[in-house]
Order: sequence, then C-alpha cells, then structure tokens
Amino acid sequence: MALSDVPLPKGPPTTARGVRTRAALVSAARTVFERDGFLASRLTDITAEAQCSTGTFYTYFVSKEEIFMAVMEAAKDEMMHPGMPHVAEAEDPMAVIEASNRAYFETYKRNGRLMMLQEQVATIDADFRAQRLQRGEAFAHRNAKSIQKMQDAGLVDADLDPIMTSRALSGMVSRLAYSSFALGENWPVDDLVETTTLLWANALGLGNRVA
Amino acid sequence: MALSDVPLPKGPPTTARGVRTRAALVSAARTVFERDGFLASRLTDITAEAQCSTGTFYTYFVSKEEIFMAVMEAAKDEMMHPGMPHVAEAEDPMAVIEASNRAYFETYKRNGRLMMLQEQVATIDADFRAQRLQRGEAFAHRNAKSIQKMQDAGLVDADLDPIMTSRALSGMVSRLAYSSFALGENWPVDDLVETTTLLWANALGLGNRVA
Amino acid sequence: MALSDVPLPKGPPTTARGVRTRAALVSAARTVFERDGFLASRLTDITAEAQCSTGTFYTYFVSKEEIFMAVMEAAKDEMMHPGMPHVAEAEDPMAVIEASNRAYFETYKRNGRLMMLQEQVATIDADFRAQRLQRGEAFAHRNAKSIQKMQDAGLVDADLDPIMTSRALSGMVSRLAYSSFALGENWPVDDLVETTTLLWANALGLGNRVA
Amino acid sequence: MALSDVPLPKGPPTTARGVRTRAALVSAARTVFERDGFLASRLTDITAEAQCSTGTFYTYFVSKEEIFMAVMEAAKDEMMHPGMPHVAEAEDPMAVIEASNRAYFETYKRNGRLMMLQEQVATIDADFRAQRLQRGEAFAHRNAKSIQKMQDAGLVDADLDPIMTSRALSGMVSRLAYSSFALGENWPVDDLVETTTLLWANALGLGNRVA
DNA sequence: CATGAATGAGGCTTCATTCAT
DNA sequence: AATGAATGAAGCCTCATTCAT
Repeated sequence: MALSDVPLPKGPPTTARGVRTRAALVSAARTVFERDGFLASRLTDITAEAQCSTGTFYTYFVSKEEIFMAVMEAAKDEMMHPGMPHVAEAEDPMAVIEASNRAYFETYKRNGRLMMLQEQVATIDADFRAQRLQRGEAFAHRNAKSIQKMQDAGLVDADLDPIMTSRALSGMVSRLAYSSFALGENWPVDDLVETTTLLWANALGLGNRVA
Repeated sequence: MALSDVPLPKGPPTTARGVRTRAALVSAARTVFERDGFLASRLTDITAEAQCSTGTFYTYFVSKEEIFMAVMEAAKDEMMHPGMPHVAEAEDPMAVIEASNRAYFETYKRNGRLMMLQEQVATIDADFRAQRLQRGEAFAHRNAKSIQKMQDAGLVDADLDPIMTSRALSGMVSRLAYSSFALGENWPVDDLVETTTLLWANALGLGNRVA
Repeated sequence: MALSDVPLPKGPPTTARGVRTRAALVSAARTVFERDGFLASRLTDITAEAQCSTGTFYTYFVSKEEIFMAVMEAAKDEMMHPGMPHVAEAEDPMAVIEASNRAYFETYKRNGRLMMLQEQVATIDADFRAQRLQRGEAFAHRNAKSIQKMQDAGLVDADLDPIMTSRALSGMVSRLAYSSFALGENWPVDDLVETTTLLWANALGLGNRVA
Repeated sequence: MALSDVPLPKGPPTTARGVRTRAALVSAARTVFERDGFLASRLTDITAEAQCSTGTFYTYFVSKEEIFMAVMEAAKDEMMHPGMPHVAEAEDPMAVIEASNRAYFETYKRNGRLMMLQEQVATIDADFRAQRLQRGEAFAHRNAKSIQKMQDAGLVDADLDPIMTSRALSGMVSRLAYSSFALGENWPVDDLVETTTLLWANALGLGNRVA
C-alpha cells in the first residue's frame, strides 16, 4: 500500500498503556528495519520484537509504510540536512562551513543504517520520495538565500545561480556521506570534511577578491 | 535455497533461436522494469511481454535479479559516469569540462528510468550494490589520476586530495542528474551544465594563478 | 532452503481453538495419506479435508514430512514391534510366543495402510529412515536381552548370537506381515501365527534338551 | 506415469549408433538413480550424464519408470533372490545353506544402492510392486518344493507349512540384508551368515532325529 | 536419429490483513 | 486493548513432455 492510499488514520492512543504499546512498536520497528531493511521486514517480525500480538499492530498503524514514517518522525532529531552555514553573518565563514559539514558527516556516521533505509524507501514509495524531495527543495531554497546574501555582500562568485549551486553543493555532501556511511566505505570524517570544505570554499569563490 | 543450489549459472544459448529468445526476454524485462519498477515487476509480466512461457524464463535466468543484471549489461553503452575531462592537454579547459558534463546530463535525461532502477536495485540487492560501488571507485581512481596530472601541471589547486575530490565532484553531478531526471524535477540541462561547470572550475581552482 | 531457514519448529498451539485445528490437520493428513499415499498427497488435499485454508497448514507444520511425523506420532499406540515374549518366566512358552505373534499380525492387519506408508516414507526421507532404524535397533536390543536370559536359563540354544538373532526373528515376522497386509497378499492370520510360532520355537531351540 | 499406462512401447534400436545411445542412457540412469534416488532423479540428469539431449531420451523410453525397468533388467545378473538350497540332493545340507546365504549377503553388499532403489520404487509404483511380489511368490513356491522333499525324506520338521516357511525364511534373510546394506548398518557378513544359517537349520529342524 | 529450446499445468509458500475471543 | 489463529490471493518455480530444426 502506498502512502497516498491512507485508509483510516489511527488516532493517537488514549490510555497510558496504549502509549507504551505504540512506543514499543515504533522502537521495535526501527530495530527490525535497521537489521533487515524495509522490504525484508515483516509485520510479524516487528510485533515479535515489540512482544505484542499481530493484531495489536493494526490498533496503531495501517501499514508498514505508516510505521516507517513514525520511525522517521521519532528519529528526526538525530538527523539533519547538509547545512549551509549562515556565512554572511559569520566572522569566519570557512570555520562555519567546516563545522557545518563536520556535523553532517558525524550525524550520518552515527545513523548510517537509518539513512540507508531512507534511500531504500524513497526508491520504493512514491509518496515518501515526493515528501523528501519537497523537504530537500525547501532546504535548498533556504540555503540559496544565504548564497544570494553572500553574493550581494561581494563574498561569493556572483556568476553562480544560487538555487542550483545550493542543490549541487548539498548533493555533493550528501552523496559522499551516503557512499561512506550507508554503503560502508567508511572514509575518515576528517578527510571528508577537509575536502568538502575546501571544495565548497573554492566553488563559491570565498576568499577571492570578488570585487 | 540450499547450499548446493547456490548459483547454477545458465549457459548462453547455443542455437540462433535461443539467442533470439534470450534477447527478447532481456528487452522485455527492460520494458517492464522501466514501466513498473523492479519490485512490482513479476516474472510473468516479463514472459508475457516477451511472448514466451513462464518456464522459458528459467532456461536463461535464475532470478529477477539476474535478468536485471543482464538488462544493465545490455544497456551499459547508453550510460556513463560523470567524467573528469582531459583538461591538461586541452586548449580551452572550460569548454572540455562543459562538454563532458553536458554529455553526462543528456545521457541521464535519456535514461532516467533506467538510472532510477539502478538506484532502486542498489538499495535492495547487496550484490548489485557492491558491484556498483566497485565500479564507481574504479572510475573515481581514474579521475583522480587526471586531477593529479593537472595539479602537477600547476593548473589545479594543489591542496586538494585527488581521490576525495574526484568522488565529491562526480557525486555532485550524478546527484543533480538523479534529482532532475530520475526524480522528475526536470531542471533544464543548460542550467545544470552551466552551474556544474562553473562550480567544478572554481572548486578545482582552474584558471587561478596556482603558481 | 538456505542455512538460516533450517528448522523453525512451529510451537504448539496455545489456544484451545489452535489445538483443535492442529488435530484436525493431523487427522485429515492420515486420511489423505492412507487414501492417496504420501507422494501423491498434496498439501491442499490435506487442508481441504481438514476444512481450513492453505495458509493454516503453515501455522502448524513446515512440510509434508513434518505432518507425516505428527501422524505417526499420533498413531504410535496403534502400532508395535514384533516382540520377544517373556518366555523365561512363563509356564507355557509356546503359548506366550503365539500370543505375541498373533497380536503383532492383528495389529498389522488393522493398520496395513499406515504400515505401508511407513515403508514408503522410509525409502524417501532420510531423516525418517534414520529415526526408524534407531527405534528398531533399540527394540532389537531389548529383545536380545530376553534371549540372553533364556540362554542363561538353559531354555534356548546357547550358540545363537542374541542381538543378531533378535534382528533376524523380528525381521522375519515384520516382513511377513508387510507382504501379507501392506502388499495385499492377505494370508490368513492363523497360518502366519502358526508358522512363525513354530519356526521361532525351533530356531531358538525351545523345548530341546539344551543342557 | 505408472507402469500400466504403457503408451507406445519403443522398439529396440535398429542401428549400431542407436544401440550405443540406448546403452549409454541405461548406464547413466543407473549412475544417477544410485546417486540421487529414483524420485530425485530428473530425466535431464540422466541425459546429461549420458551426454545426449533431452529429446533423445524419448527415442528409447517412454518414462522414468521404463528406463528404471531397463536398468534393473541390465543388472539382473548381479542380483538374486535369497536362495533355498537344494538340500535334498546335497550331502551336507548345512554347508549348502551357508553357501547360499553367504552368496546372498555378498550380492546384497555389492549392490546395496540398487537394492534400496528396488525398495523405493516398489513403494511408489504399483506395477513394479506387483511384478516383484509375483517373482517373490514364484521363488517361494520353488523353495517350498525343496522343503517338501526334505520333509518327505524325514530331514525336516514335518509340522511346517512348506510355503509359509519358505516365505518366512526368505523374508528373514532379505530383511536382514536390507537393514545391513541398504540402510547402512553394515553388519559383518560373517555374523549374518552364521546366525541365519544356524537359525535356518534350527527352524527347519535339520539334524534332529525327526523320525 | 539427435538436438535442445519451448511449453504450461500444477504444486508450494508467503504474509498482509481480518476477526472471533 | 490485546490476542493469535485463520485466511487466501498472489507469485514463484519445477520438470516431464513436445516439437521444429
């Protein structure tokens, strides 16, 4: 069932026991998804891990897709988008870029299995994919504004298209993180940070006398 | 599948008729995969499209994964990696980079469904993923050598780590192409080419007095 | 079947309903096996006879072999091995032998189809064969002890190897029973009993002045 | 297909090449049957072993059952029934019985896989089973005549029913041989011969003053 | 005669989902 | 709310047999 075929959204649990059971299911689902992947995970694996019965699953969720969304929602604080630093307002732009990239790679390293799951589900479920794309674009537009400001301040190559540049640089970082930590290449974070920071600065033209 | 049943690779057909049937299956598989995605495609869809019986599938392939590999093998000439141009020997480096990136985006645009399939199967099938990673790395190393040469020639920022830079820039281009043509954003090729070419040149430090 | 999929023994049912369903399946399986033979019996025949769905079979059993084992387990009280009578302590040894043999043939006559099934499955399934062999040997050793005692008491030919004799005489009786009631020769039980009893007594040397 | 559904008996090959191909198939079938058992053997395994094509099989045989019969026919000289010695005409009856039993066990030991196959096919194919039963009975009757003669000569217990005795003693030997060499117990031939010969002599009452 | 590709009926198995308790 | 047995549609896969070359 795709995300769009939402049949009957289950309300949140009303009792304390219900809250506990739902939480157990979400936690179990994360364990199972990370262990077996989204496709190979069966609902019964999840209920077994949560130590409840098959039927109970349907008290709280409508489908595997829905509990996956709940897992992601619960984990959202642990994850982040590749961040474009607010360079314009910073005293030392390079340091901000570096810190931002490092934070991203560290996060990815800690949550590699979950990030891989996101990729997998995105290739499977059109709704999830669309939602992800939308968030990515929103993020890209926020970053594009920072770039624009830096261009206006004469800090950055004025020939660059802000939005496309934003997409490109974010993509560069996320792709590298994916290869490294989801696919298992495990390149050193320091190397990743060093290269991406330098490329980013060069690409933007930071530090060149733009004017 | 028991231990003894592991591979049993089917030999190539010996008769002309067999060659024809196998080719029909591969072609049909591509059609069906592109239409329905890897997961939703059933073996019977493929044999129906190829106008042969179910059993015939097993004359040539062992599994859906295997015929997918065959589809990719047959289409490999249509695809390419984002390549580092042979700038060192070129008179107009920017023009070479631009041509190279344009070729890549054009190819991706033509084969978006197939590229998306690659991503999907990579998240599903560990073998395919490993094989893809290996090819990607081989490619990255070839590109790294080009960067090294350009550094030696004083054309490119000597502070950059060639291999990581190679991975990062290739990733930037391929991620952009994926978002645009596999995920359906359909950004104009000209915009993609313009931005990536400029970013690439800046990032490498092409055109700066390096010495 | 992969290495990891080996056994997965299904637990016994926890509810009364489950107990009933499982029992219905075992009973249905016996009916179908006796009617069609092990090989020709399909899982769907069994579930149809038990009036449940295909999937329910897999709630309780993993394979046709496994439910066959369950059928045999449920019927084990109806079957027996040709046993060595406790002659040593009996007043009329011949009468005891005769009663024992008669009981065996009568049992076999009543359960001919089941006994035939045992033979069939033993030739097909190595596990079942091994298990049967082991039980047979355990039985032969118990009987061998009886023979030994009778030898010690001077009632039986002291030259006989107890264990091999035990195997030989049990085999004689079971083979005869098989030909008669599983293969359909249907020789009169009285004739079988008379001949085997006399042969048995003669073979052991019962009644001869052994000392 | 059962043996009784004979569709179109294939005539013997007319050319020398045909004779060779047929022989190769029979030989291959024996190899495969002995290796994999009758049930698990596929026609394609046999043709592969014989290095000919699938279609060729049907030039000479109609079914797996039929080629199995051909295998048995070709091997018949290597096999034998448990023999009842023609004691009446012998000077030393015990020696003849012993020699006869020894020959049987030796034969069984050499052809254990084939004997096991016979048992397997007998439980599967009603025609084969019937044919085997008939031969067994014919043999039992021949032996019964020998017993009768010995009874008439006063050499053997006159109370024994000749035909049932013949069946019982033959069965004893064949069952023992089956357990030992088909099921893999591998008891020493000397032990088997010693016990069966002694039991046989005792059972018949050979050597007792019958008169 | 030999070849080997093609056939397709038919059995097996999984697992999301329902439902009576 | 929780339980877990029951359901059955849906795909997979095998292999004896046919047949065009």
